[in-house]
Amino acid sequence: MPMPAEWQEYSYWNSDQSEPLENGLSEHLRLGKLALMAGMTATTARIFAARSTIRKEGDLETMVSEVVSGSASCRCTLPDGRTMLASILLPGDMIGVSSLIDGSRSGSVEARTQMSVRSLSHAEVLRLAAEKPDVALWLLWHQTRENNRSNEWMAVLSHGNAREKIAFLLLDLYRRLQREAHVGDVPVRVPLTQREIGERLGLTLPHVCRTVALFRERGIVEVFYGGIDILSPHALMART
Amino acid sequence: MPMPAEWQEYSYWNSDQSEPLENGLSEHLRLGKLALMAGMTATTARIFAARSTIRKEGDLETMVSEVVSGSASCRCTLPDGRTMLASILLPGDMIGVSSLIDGSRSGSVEARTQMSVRSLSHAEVLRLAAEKPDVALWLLWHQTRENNRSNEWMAVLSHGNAREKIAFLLLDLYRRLQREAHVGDVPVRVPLTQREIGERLGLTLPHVCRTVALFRERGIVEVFYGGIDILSPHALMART
DNA sequence: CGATATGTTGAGACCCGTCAATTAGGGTGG
DNA sequence: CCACCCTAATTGACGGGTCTCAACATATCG
Repeated sequence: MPMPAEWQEYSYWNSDQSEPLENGLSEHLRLGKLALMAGMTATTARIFAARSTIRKEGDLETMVSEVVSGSASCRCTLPDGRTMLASILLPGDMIGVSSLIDGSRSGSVEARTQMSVRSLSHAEVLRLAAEKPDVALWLLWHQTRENNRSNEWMAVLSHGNAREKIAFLLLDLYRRLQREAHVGDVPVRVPLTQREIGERLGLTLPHVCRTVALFRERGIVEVFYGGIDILSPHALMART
Repeated sequence: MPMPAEWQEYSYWNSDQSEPLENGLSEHLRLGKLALMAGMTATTARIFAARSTIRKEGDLETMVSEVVSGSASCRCTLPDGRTMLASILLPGDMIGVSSLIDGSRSGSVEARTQMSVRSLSHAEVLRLAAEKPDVALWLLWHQTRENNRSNEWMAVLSHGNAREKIAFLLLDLYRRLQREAHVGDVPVRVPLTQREIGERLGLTLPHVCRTVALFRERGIVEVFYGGIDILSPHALMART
């Protein structure tokens, strides 16, 4: 993958933090995830239509779910009434792990496309975790990984400019989408509206458009109606 | 606490998310924390001098620690070489929980004042967690709470201006400091340099100074050499 | 007292937000 | 198939928030 030497990469940001664990935990984590997934596949999957509401903001969550297919957006309203896009949920992502343990009420979850979701009630998950320590361990690992991702996001959101923020978001989606369906490597189509990108990053739509236009002029991305094609993820990783 | 009615509060941001758990988990959490703390008090506390390094960036953490007294700063270097202030550690805060479970290497930890720290090795914590499910549960709860705090931070960092960011940071420190020593309620002295505030929030020192000056002119805070006194936390919570 | 760190202030530039108008894509009903 | 509408994307002019560079004042420490 030839790259000009003067390009510095965002090695810290968007790093895949899954180092091999030398302490023998990985086998326990594998078993824990397996047990949790087994409990979920035992129940019938729920199907949500596009643009339907999966969870209303402020409602108490009673289930832990895994996204099987489709994508959803998690939003929460800010104190001044604006609404921000908290996260994009893709296949493999979990919903409701935080509320399982601390009863917190997070934002709303809305299906962006038709979705299939496997769930398990909080009570059932807690029973599983008490019965099999590996399940509790996997939940702990999951929350820890979320934490590490949050820390990277905070670094970008606090110290990055619009180019860096948008590049980080696109790379994040790029990696997560590629993990699922790694058929054609490039381009990967990120199904995000420029308005959504702005809502996620705290940027206005016109400025998102202008910044994306810079990437487009350099041949790094291609813009279409309702999404962005990533042509050169390596160029996105490079600064300047 | 009389307040002009037109003031809106940051009810979402900086909210204390510890809702009472109705599912009987709180007793397990209490026991889990107790067991972990018992293991820590059994070991002798470590003392660090002010400005000494507790953990170097990139080093592998081998212990889980709790801050007993003093304060520390956790920094990490950004891809462009700048260094950001990731968090301020106060008495009661934990160090090294994330690395326990995923082997991640986070930033450096440096004592800001003389510090006293109680620790337990990763191996010992894992043994405790395997033996007593309540300990694993408490760790899970701890990481979940960290996650919720991170999400609030991301909302402020992405969608807030300098006034909101600084107010949020000061309120965060105010609440955490008050929890420890709630002798004189006001003023609470936040021992943060304006340079540090900027490093934490991604703002430059001159702009931090100008923004803090606004708060000072309104009688909300008082600035002194090396820190800020918070005179009116309620005014900090109010928007505008 | 000197040295260093911190806080303060000003001028100018740049990044980004605001408001507005325009173009284009995609769905829906006739 | 076409007319229509709604959403998404684009672009320009302007203003404000923040950064940059700089100088200076002040506090603390040795």
